Amino acid sequence: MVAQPDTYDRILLAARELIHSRSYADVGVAAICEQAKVKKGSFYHFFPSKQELTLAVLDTYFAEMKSGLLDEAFRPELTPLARLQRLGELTYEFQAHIKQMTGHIAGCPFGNLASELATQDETIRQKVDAIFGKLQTAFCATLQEAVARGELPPLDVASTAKAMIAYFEGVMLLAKTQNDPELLRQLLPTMTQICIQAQQ
Amino acid sequence: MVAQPDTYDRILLAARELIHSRSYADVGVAAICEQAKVKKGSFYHFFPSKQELTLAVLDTYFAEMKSGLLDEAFRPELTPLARLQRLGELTYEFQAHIKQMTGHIAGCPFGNLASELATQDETIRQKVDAIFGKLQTAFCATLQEAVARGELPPLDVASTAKAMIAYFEGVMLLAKTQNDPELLRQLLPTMTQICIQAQQ
DNA sequence: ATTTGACTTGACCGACCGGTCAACTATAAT
DNA sequence: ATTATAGTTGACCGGTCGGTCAAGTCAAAT
Repeated sequence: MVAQPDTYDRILLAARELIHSRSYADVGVAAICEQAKVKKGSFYHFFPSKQELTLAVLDTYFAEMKSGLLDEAFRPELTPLARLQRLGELTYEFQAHIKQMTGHIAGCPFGNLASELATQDETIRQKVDAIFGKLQTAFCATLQEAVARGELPPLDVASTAKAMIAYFEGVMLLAKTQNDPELLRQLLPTMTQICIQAQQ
Repeated sequence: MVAQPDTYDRILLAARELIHSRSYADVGVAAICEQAKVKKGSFYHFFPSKQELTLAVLDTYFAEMKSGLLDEAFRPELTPLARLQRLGELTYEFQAHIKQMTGHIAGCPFGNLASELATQDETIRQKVDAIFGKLQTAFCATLQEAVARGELPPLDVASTAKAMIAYFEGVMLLAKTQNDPELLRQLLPTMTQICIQAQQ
């Protein structure tokens, strides 16, 4: 049998798609193997457990989202606030595309896993927490620049970044609950209006 | 054997606590029965399925939250904006209490279920959607009053209510991800700052 | 030509899942 | 006293879960 060099990647991709569109608990190792066209024994050759696979999915999914979505939205020729608006538009397009394919809005893959597993799996909770931390760092830099350019008044950049991410996640959850991507178009632009004033 | 008149309620309460603090998939019927001190056969005498039980949990949990949290926060002697602030404080106290008992922030029981099941169980998705709709109605009334009193400028009350609920849900999710109730204290007060202007 | 080691295969494991069922008990109506 | 009914009990079902393993198949190194 030819050793398929991309077995590892096929498993990772199948797991990402299935877990994102369904849930961690609803997607079994057998289903992932089936979609990846891999036998269960091969799966456990590459990943010691379903949990370790999920951690790898989180890492690679965020890495690709960062180099895809985030770097595309946060292009330096856009003004800082325009970057945040662009992020909202790309998010709408992404979720609308998923709905077109699957019939359902999948929501944020990181928020979904945090919501499902944060109280049960401390390792995964910390991983998602770290991902939100990186996102906050990116938001912070953009907000800092917006303040420096006078696009925004002086504000508590770190807290405002947290608040914007919270709002973003909440809008995603509501859109998923209503299964309506238009909610993203309606609500995401308001994200840039949120700000928390600097202390004195 | 004495027919215990509260068997139904014990099942409902056990399911509420377990599902809220863990997840739908992680809590089996057996675990619910054990906590409720009920045998599985009795369980299925009262509920035809785990799904139907969950729908009942959603209904009763929201009903009690409305008569507890919501009516307590939305007392008419408070100004409209003060009511929203009070809701944030009560939410903090509730989640901090849960963390003290279980070691983990549980997040919003409705948002959790939506996140986990919206793409898999259309009935539950619609139920949570309806609950968010009722919440929106309550927010709308309060915002309407705030505008009438001049506490807020004229705004798109329905959209603003949606945005506030989204923000609220997002903050809950972030607090769960960080397992830190203080995030609620830090971010929830900003909820009342969100507003979406009325069209022209 | 042989050995090595990464990779694959399919059968298998015990545990648990949601759900069923016949038998049983207790209460209340007749 | 008999019957009807609501509730309880524990054994049981097929299916699926995450995970294991011995055996086999290659390509590359020796």
